[in-house]
Amino acid sequence: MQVFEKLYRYFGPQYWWPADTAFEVVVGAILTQNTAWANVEKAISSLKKNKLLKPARLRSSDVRTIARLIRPCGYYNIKTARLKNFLEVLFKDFKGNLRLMFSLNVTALRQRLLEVKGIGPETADSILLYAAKRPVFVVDAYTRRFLLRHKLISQKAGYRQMQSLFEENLPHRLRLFNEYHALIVRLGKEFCRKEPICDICPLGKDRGGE
DNA sequence: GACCAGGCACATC
DNA sequence: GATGTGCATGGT
Repeated sequence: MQVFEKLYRYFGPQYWWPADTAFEVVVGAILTQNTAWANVEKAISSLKKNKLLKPARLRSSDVRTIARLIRPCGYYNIKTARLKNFLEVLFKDFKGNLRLMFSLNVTALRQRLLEVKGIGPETADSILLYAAKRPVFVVDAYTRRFLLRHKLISQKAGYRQMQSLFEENLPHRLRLFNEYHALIVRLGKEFCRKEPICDICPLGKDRGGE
C-alpha cells in the first residue's frame, strides 16, 4: 500500500491549514518558523483579539505593538520585521490585496514571495499551498527526517531535491499535497522523535513508494 | 535544566 | 558551496 494511504487511514484528514482567512495563513506561516504551533496559536489569537489580522490594520500598527502581541511565539522582533516586509510588498505591488497577489502564476508568485526578506522556501510554499491553493509540495524538517529515515534521500539533499521527489512521483492534486504534508508532520510529532524506525509507526518497516 | 519546535538571514571559511 | 550562529518563547 502506498505511504500516503497508510497515513491517511491511520490518522484521517488533518484539515490544514487551521485558519479563517488566507491572510491568517500567511501570518501563521511566518510566525511558525522554527516554532511550536501551540505558541503560534497564542500569537494569532492575540492579533485577532486586537483586530490586527487584516493587512491594512497590521500594516498601520507599530512594531512594538506587534512584537508585544506575538511574543509567545518567540523571535518576536525578527518575525515582526518579516510581517512588515511582506506587508510592504503586498501594498506596494498589489494594493494590499492578497487575491490580486495570488493571481500571479505559481512560478512568479513563488519568486515574489522569496524576494521578501524573511520568507524562505518552506514559508513560501506553505503560503502557495495553504493560502493561494496551488499544488506545490511543502518540505519541512519533518519531511526531511521522514525521507532520511526511509533512505529516500542523502544527508546533503537540498530543499528542491526533496520537493521534486514528491512532485515528480505524485499527481499534482491540491487536496493530496495538502493532506500529505500535514500527515507527515502529524507522523513526525507522534512517532518519529528518535532516530531508528520505531515498531509502532503506522508505516511499519515499509520503505516503499512515496 | 537541557532540549526541541511546521526557518531564515547573515558571517565566515 | 558548506558550515556555524543569532534569533526567543513555552512545553516536555
